[in-house]
Order: sequence, then structure tokens, then C-alpha cells
Amino acid sequence: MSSSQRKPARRSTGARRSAEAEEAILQAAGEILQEAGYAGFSIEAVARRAKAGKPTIYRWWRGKADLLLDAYHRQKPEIPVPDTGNLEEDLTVFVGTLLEHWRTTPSGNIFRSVLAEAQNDEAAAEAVRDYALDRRDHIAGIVKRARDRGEVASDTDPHAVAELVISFAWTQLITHRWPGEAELRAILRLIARGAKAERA
Amino acid sequence: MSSSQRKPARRSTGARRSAEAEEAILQAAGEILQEAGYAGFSIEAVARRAKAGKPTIYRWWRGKADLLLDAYHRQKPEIPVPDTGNLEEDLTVFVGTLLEHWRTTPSGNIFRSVLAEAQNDEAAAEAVRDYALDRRDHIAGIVKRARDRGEVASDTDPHAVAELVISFAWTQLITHRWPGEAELRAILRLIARGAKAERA
Amino acid sequence: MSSSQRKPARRSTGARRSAEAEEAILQAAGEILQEAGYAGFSIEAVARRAKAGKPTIYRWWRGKADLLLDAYHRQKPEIPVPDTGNLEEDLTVFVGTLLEHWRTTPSGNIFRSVLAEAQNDEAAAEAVRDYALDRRDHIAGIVKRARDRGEVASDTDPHAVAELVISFAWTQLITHRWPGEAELRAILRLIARGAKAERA
Amino acid sequence: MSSSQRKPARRSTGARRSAEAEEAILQAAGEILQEAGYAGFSIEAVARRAKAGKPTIYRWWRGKADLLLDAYHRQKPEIPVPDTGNLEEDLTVFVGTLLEHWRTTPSGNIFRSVLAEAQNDEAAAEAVRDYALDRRDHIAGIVKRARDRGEVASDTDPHAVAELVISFAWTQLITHRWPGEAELRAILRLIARGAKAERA
DNA sequence: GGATAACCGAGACGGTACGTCCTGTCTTCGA
DNA sequence: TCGAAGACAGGACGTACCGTCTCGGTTATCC
Repeated sequence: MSSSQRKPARRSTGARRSAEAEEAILQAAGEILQEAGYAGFSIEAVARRAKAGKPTIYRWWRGKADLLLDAYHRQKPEIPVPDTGNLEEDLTVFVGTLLEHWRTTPSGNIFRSVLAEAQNDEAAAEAVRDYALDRRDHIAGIVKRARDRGEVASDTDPHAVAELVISFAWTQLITHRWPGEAELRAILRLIARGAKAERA
Repeated sequence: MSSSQRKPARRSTGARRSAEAEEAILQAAGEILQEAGYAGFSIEAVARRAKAGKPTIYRWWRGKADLLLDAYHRQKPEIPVPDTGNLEEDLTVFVGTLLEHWRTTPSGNIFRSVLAEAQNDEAAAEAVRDYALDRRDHIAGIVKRARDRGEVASDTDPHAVAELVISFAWTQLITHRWPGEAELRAILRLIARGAKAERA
Repeated sequence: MSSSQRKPARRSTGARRSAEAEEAILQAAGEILQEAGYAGFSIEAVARRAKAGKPTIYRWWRGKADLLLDAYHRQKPEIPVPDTGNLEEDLTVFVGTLLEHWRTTPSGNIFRSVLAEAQNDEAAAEAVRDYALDRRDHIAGIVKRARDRGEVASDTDPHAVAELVISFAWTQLITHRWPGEAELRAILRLIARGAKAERA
Repeated sequence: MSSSQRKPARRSTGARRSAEAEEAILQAAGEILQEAGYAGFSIEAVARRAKAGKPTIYRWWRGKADLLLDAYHRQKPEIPVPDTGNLEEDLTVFVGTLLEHWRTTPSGNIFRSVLAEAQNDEAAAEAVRDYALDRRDHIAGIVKRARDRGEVASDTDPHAVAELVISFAWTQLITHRWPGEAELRAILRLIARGAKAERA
């Protein structure tokens, strides 16, 4: 029996990805995370809310973790890098702004969910690792400026300083704590002093 | 047994809570977390492995989070507090030992799972918050000793130092990173310097 | 690391199959087939209507075909075997009753669905084959009685007669036809005459 | 809405139906039915195999049933009408040839699928009903010739005889049975005797 | 010979159903 | 009388098809 498979007579591309659908899905994902948290977040729930078919979601995202990360990146805080001429002040303003953003917008809840998912899903874990390094480099810029001003010891590694800053902020988030102004400043003063200190 | 003349048809009161069952359940929970991580952890899986009924688990634990916390407390690391006479060394040894313990025993995976669950479950979140404060006080002891030795500035808050140390360790855990010896020392030297520094 | 798998300390049996659930599921299956036909029949729809969980259905039936067959056997027509002393009359009454039953109760629609499913599913196909043979033997009984009365030629195979009777009835069903009284009698007279005839 | 002044710009025609696509689609449908049966038959599968777009199929066929019927008519058996001068022989040869054709070519599987689909789809059901009547008239021709030869009782309805013949053949098909030579002859002898018999 | 409309393939879309897994509650029975 | 075994309702998982739609690209006419 001959096969009916014809050679592709034409080159064609097919329909394009629907921007409306993508938008509606990410929107719905964000809303669910904001309203019901990670516990209420499911592909089914997102599809229902976005009035999208589940296969549409699975066509563009590999799973829960992938969608979660996209929803986060879509509304992650873009914290302005302060430049007050003083390292302690710069770091305090930066972390204060970040925590305030997490506390008052959905992004805190979403990022918390991303961190939780990263404990399940290796892809999410890697994405979080990459994101942490990216943020570390970002904050290291603040420290480098301080070093250029001569405010920081020459043997201080800006990445190490940034690592401490990030660790503090993330840990506050995952333990659901929102430090007061004084507490915040005390911590970042400690870091800034450590950076400034000459070799022992 | 009964001594009275008129015996009740049956004197027996039934089985008592089985310590063996509790042990098997916690054991199974730990093993699953070690082998398959949080993703493979389910009440069903624990019951299967422990050869216990699901209702037995639900009778003694309120849910996933509760069981998880119990499994953690059962084998949480009891890191000895070092006393080398030098703050930086004390902190480096302490954190190094902690991370090594997390890396080489089930406790790292289990605590990671507890942190993940705390993003969903309010009870777990509160338990984590309490645990964080407990650990903070624990580590603050190291700093207080250094202050008593005059190694630390008088206006340094031992709790703030401890907070930074914990944040660093926990963040390494949740981002699945295991810093090398040099990297670890650089971070803790930074903290120790910040603690020692006189008022700016 | 030691395994936590304990030896089963007790032999126990667990909860028993719920007769209510089974009843509700078969009831729902029958109603759906009656109201919406095979096209509207799905495990999901049955579960919804029976207020049962899908896993409960899959626990006891291997799939659509299996459930369908059970629903059929539950309300299949138990046509009384007539005994009028005349073969043509017996067969006409039997087939007329059967077709009438199929036409006026859900069982016709259900059996039609079973036949359709048997074209997809090998298990259903075998069940249908077995059922056909069973019915053939059943009807052959009518012919044997006629042979004992001397009404039928000695070289007539009762099974062959029964085969023709069944084929006629089933084909009417699958072509959605309901023959009139006269048409029905003409066909069965033909069969009865064939059975009676002496060797040519 | 629009003014009648302005005539339709053009009476355009455009590209015509692609015979190549139609051919490939029917070919693919037949192959799938032959290889995987009705269970593996889906519009998606046909489109994939024929390297055609789904809308192309839906443009020319109303759905699964329609395509199925077309695929059947395309290769339905054209059984030659035998003329041996003996009714029993004619019918045995005819049915034997038909069953052999169904058994050894795709047409059996395809027709089985058509019958299955006719239990779901009203259009298919009607087509099957029409086809059954057409086949009945076709076979009735054999009986009429026998009546003209005086081989058949004058009060025998050729349509009733044909009905029985068809019913037998179709029922064998849908129960996936292939009767042996002896069994086949016994059945058709029964029919032929019934046709010949004088009024009781 | 250029415009134009219907065709074509490819494939995304909102949906429904599939069959599996897990949750937390319940029922049964054995010790 | 408690614990094991496991059934239960429910709901999410990720996949396959349904039938419709929107793309570009092609082709055959008509002006």
C-alpha cells in the first residue's frame, strides 16, 4: 500500500502567537498570586481566569514554574539605584525601597512563590540562581562606586558585599518579616562598616 | 487482667498510640525528603513508605507542613558553638559547619522543604519565623562573647550581626549554592569587620 | 541509611467498595446514554452526574468500554421466551418484544453504544462476541423445542436459525429502523419456513 | 446600508479545489483506518498524514462521519452478482465474496467504522440507512431472477430475503467474525429454503 | 498583465475529555 | 478502642483532539 504522505508543496508558517492570549494568561497568573497566593495558583485556575485553554498555556510555558517565573519577571521591581555619595545611605535606600515594593505590590508574593517553586523544580532553581547572580552584580555596582570614591577598602570584594545585601533582603521576604527603619539601618550600617574597614 | 467477679465481656480498651508508627512515619518522611526532595514529598508517599494509613498521619499531624516541621526538628543540626577567641574565625567555622551539615545530611533538603512550605502555610511560616529568632539569639551569643573580649565595637548590636549570618546561610541553602572556603571566609570577614569597626 | 519500610504488622482489609457509589455511577451512565446518547457519554460526564470522583470510576472500571458494558448488562432486556406451539409465532413474538424493548427503553441506545464502542476497543469487541454467542444459544432453545415437536427439519441447525434471528434484530438496531408488524412477520416467516423445509 | 449604485467590484473566481489535496486526504484516511482502525482515526491524524491543513478538510467535509463515508465509497467492494442458476449457490457465492473482500482489504475496517460512527452521527446514520436499502435492492435482484426461474415461492418477498442476507453479513462484520465455508453455506441454505417454500 | 479572490499549508486558539496522582475525610475490620 | 488499609469526593496534572480562526503564500481567472 502506498503511503499518502506528500512532499510539502509549500512553505508556510502558520498562525502567529496571540499577544492577547499571552497577556491575559500572565495577567491572570499575577492576579491569582496576588489574591490567593501560591497555594491557589494552578495552571487550571490560570486558564479559567484568563479564559484560555490549558493547551495554550502548555504550548508556551513548560509548566507551573516557567509560568511563575514569567509572571514575576513581568512585574518585578525595577529599583532605581540610589547615588547619595554615601555607601550606607545608598544601601539603606535601596533595600528599603525593595522591601517596600515587595510589601505593597504583588511582586513580593510572586517572588516568594518563585522561591518556593525553586525547591520543587530544577529549572526554577536554576533560574533563581541566575537571577541571584544578576542581582548581585547589580548591587555590586553601588559598592564599586563607593570604592571609586575611596569610601571602601581596596581589598573589599564588591560581590561579597552585594551577596550579604541580597541575602538579608531575601531572608526577610521568606520569613515574612518587614524590619523597621531603625533595624534596617542598623543592618546596613554593619555591612557598610565592614566594607570600609581597613585590613585588620 | 480483670479480677472482678462479674467480668465485662471484654476488658480490653484497644490499641494505644503506636510509637512504632510515629517513628516509622518520621523516618519515612526524612528519607523521602532526602531522596526525592520536596517535590516527591506527599502524605501518600510517606504513608506508603512507612506502611501506615493516611488517617494515622492526619490524626497526629495537621498536614504536610506540620509533618515536615516535625521531621526537621527530629534531625536538625546541632552545630557546636566554636570558641577560638576570634570572631571572624568563630563565625567562619560555625557557618562552614552548618553548610557542610546541610550538604551532607538530609537536614539541608528537609529545611529547604520547610522554607518552601512556609511560603504556602501560615503555621509553617510562623514556625520558621520563631526558629529564625531562636537561631539569631543562638548566634548572637558568639558575638556577645567577642564583645566581652573587647573585640567588637560597643555600639554593635549582636542581633544584627547574627541576622546577617543567618541570612547568608539560609540564602545559600535556598539558592542551592555551596560557597568555597575562600568565598565563605570573605563574606564572614566582612561581617566581622563591620562588627569590630568603631563608630564612623 | 536504613529503610523505614516496616513489615506489615497487621493484616487488614480496609474499607469496602461503596455500593451507593457503584449504583450512582451506573445509574448516571444509563441516564446519560438515554438522554444524550453515546456522543454525550464520557467518564467526566458520568462522574459529574453521579457526584463521584473520576478515580472512583477508574478504580472499578478499566475505561469507557467497561463501564458501558456494565451499564448495559444492568438493564439489558430479559425477553421472556414465548411458547405458542408455533415456531414462526414464537420468533415473531420474541423479536417483536425485543425491538419494542429497545425502542421504548434506554437499553436500545445503550446497546447501540456498546456495539459502536466494540469497533474501538478490543475488550468490548470480545464481550460483544461472547454476548452474541450467548444470545444465539438462548434463541436456539426456541428452535430446539420446535424440532422436538417435529415442526422443524431434522437437518436444520438451531444455531444457524438463531444466528439469522439475531443478525436481523441487531441490524435493525444499528440502522435505526423499526420494522412494522407486517414486515417483521414476513421476515420471520421466511426464517421459520427455511427451518421447516425438508432437504431440497 | 450600501447604495445600489455601486456594483460589486468583481465577480471573481480564484483558485479551484485542489484535486491533489482531496486525493491525499482520502488516501490518508483509508490508510489510517486500515492500519489503526476507527480508534486511531482523527481529523488531526488524517491532516498530518496527508500533509494537509485541518481547515482544508473541514472545508470539503462536514466532519469525521462525512469523511469516513467518502473514504468508504471510494473503495467500497463492488461485488459481482453471481448467476449460477441456483439461489442458494448465488447467495453463498455473493456473501462469501463480500466477507472475503471485507476481510482482506481495508474496506471491512472502513465500513465497520462507518457503522460505528452512524451510532453517534445522525448524518452518518441516514447515509447508512440509505446504503442498506440500496444494497437490499441490489441483492433482491438475485432473488427476483430465481423467482423468474420458478425457484422461489410466489408469495416470497425478494426484499425480505435480501434483508436477511444483508443482516447476516453486517452482523458478522460488526462482531468481527469470519464464518467458515460450512457455516456460511448452512446459513444461506436456510434462507434459500425459506424462499423456496410454498405457503405453509 | 496586473488585480483579486478563493484556495492552500501551517498552526494557534478556546475547549472538552482523557487517565493519573494527591488531598483530606470516611468506613471497615483486626488486634 | 485505636490503627492499618483503603475507598471516597474532589481537583490539578499534562496530553490529544475537536472545530474555528488567522496567517502568509500560491494560483487561476477576470478585467
